[in-house]
Amino acid sequence: MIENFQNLPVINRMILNKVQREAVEYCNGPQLVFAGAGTGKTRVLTAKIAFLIEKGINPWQILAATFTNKSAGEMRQRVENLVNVSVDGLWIGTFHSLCARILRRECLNIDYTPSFTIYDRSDQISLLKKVLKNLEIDDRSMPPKQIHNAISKYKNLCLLPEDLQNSVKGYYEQEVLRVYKSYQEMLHKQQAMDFDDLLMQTVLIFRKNENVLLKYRNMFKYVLVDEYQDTNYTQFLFLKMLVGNNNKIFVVGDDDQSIYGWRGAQIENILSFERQYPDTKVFKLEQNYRSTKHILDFANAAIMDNKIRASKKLWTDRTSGEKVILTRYRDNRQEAESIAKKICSINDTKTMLGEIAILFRTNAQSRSFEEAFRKHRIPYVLVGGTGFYERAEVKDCIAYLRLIINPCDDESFGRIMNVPARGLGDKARDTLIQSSRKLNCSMLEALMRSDISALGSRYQKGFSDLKSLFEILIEMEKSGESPDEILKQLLHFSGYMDMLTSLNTEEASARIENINELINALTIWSSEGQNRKLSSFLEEISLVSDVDCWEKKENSVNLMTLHCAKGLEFKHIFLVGLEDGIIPSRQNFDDDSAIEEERRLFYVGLTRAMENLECSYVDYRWRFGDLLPSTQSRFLNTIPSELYNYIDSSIFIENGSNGFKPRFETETREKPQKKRKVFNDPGFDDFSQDTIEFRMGQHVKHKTYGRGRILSISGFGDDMKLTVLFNNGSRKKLMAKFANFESV
DNA sequence: GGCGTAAGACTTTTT
DNA sequence: GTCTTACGCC
Repeated sequence: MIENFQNLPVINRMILNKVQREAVEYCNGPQLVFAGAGTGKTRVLTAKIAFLIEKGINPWQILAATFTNKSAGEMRQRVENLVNVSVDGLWIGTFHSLCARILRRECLNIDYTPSFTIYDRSDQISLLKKVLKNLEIDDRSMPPKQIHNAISKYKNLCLLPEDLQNSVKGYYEQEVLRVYKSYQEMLHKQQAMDFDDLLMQTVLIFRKNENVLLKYRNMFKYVLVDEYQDTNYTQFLFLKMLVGNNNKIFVVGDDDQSIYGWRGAQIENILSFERQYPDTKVFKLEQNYRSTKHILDFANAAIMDNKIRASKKLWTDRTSGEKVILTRYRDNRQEAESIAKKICSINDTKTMLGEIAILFRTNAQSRSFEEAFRKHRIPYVLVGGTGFYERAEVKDCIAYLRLIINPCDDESFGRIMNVPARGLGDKARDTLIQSSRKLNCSMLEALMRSDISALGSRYQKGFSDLKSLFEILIEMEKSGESPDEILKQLLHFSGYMDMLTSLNTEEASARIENINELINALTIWSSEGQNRKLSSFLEEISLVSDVDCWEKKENSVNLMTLHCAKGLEFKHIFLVGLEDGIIPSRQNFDDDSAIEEERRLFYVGLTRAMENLECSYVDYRWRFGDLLPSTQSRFLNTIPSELYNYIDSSIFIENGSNGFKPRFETETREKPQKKRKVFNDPGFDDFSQDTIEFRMGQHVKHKTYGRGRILSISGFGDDMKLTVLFNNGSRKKLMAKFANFESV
């Protein structure tokens, strides 16, 4: 029986409704699938790929663009389970990783080495600062971040400096253009590409060299795109060129969930798809399998006010479920505190913590929830924030590794030249830059080629140490040494580890921990397949997104921004901070289309919920240390009041009688007893051991600094840091795990 | 040239 | 309230 089932065609093995099935089976031309939230979009996409493979198309003849690496990996797995053949060859990934893959093979066409470096945002900003300095432009009148935005916009429209020459008007734009031009030259000189280049340069190669384009156009028998509403113009061009007249294109998307306009995405791409690809067949998935009727009615009402949208309405045959709740709180601390308490009681009954998510507009909003959860000992996972690969010590290691692969990367060289300290400061740097200009090469190359004694007697030791370090490292890489071994050796020979160990501070220990974590990651990565090269590792980590790093834990509440939540679903959603100025963001007040995007963001948040949806806003919000008044979001005004239950919790005052305790009141010891019974997950036990001892305002005694009081707590688990005000007047930041307080 | 302190900016969202 | 940058002192 089971064997028979396995032999059935994919289309019969998957549970698909009528429209889904039609969309999978249709193969006569371009297809646009409007897939509303929770309508089984991933299922259709997966089935389609499996269906194509089953029809005889080789996995390597299929290109599928997804929004995150994580969903690409999951989809690959699901397809493999369906088709019983290896799908290793399948081209599935984000636009950025797919383009990087093409570029590694084809970039000689645009005078780039295949080992080019990919610059992340912080690399880009630091390069821009350098450009501004070179051009003697004041970075206060032209903030690097702003210029970065402008350049990114141009690249998302596939516009090079020379394309703009005749069209830019004002002084500011002229200056931006000057920076763009120089920035682009610097990137090329360093054999580096930024995120946007990955897309744009691929298109430029396709334009420049028809043979290359035809190679890929002929190779890919089918092109599939997920989240099509979030593609930008350059991605549109990429697809259009790749598909040509073959018309084998299948896109899935939902205009109501287009939330990346600020990043260059054009909602017009999906709305005008039928014009771009004549004879397109449109499929509309409108049956929602995710949410209860009450949630769906609320979400439908919320999005209705948008003008720019394709007509459609989600429906469900699920039960009504519980009504949506809208709660008003006094301030964001009370909001977090109350939600923490609610979560404790939800957890008592049936819902696991992992099925709960707190969604907010800005990263900064996570803080009050982290504090409340810590206080109530609720384990949580924060998605996003400062990522592992953005930490200074990790970036230092990455800079060394990048240089081994790409010696032209002056950005990375500048970062590590004097880390650890080798007595090579600004003067030494200038000397080396001059030498590199003379030799017309990069800084590292200049160092390797120069006679050290010519670089100034004062820096002789520093330069020669650095030179021999790289001689060793480059030799190791050439001889095929494993990436993790190279990293270990570089940490040893450079003296980086010694630098940290000799510091002997709590912070240094934490940094060593992070570096060990990086070594682990690299070791695991190397062992996962054959011929795993350092360069591939570097590429992978520069293209990971926040959600890629997120692992759903069964017993941890999820905290994330609305943008991160796209594509995910949770039983219980708390959508918080629904205030004018937050959702919609104050910075979008004067732009109607941006307001519509904010409303879509709101809609994305609402439609993540499967069973329970609780929205909330506050009367006062703490910003920059001040308590500022807030009002409810304009998006709530047009939703009929019968669609939700309104609860006003703002009247509660923080005192014992209402259940809201003052923040600094000394806690009694009875609490953990009760909670432990609820949270018996081993993951939580780890968590509670680390946090149980510390509270804000707690009095502590340190063996060197004496008595003091904890001012604030940040991070948790092994990363927890305590800011302590000691009675001798000094203020110290300590790693909780090393603080080693004595009993008071 | 390195290290510490103080003033300033900062919070929209991210591949 | 926190992180980054600039400047001044050793």
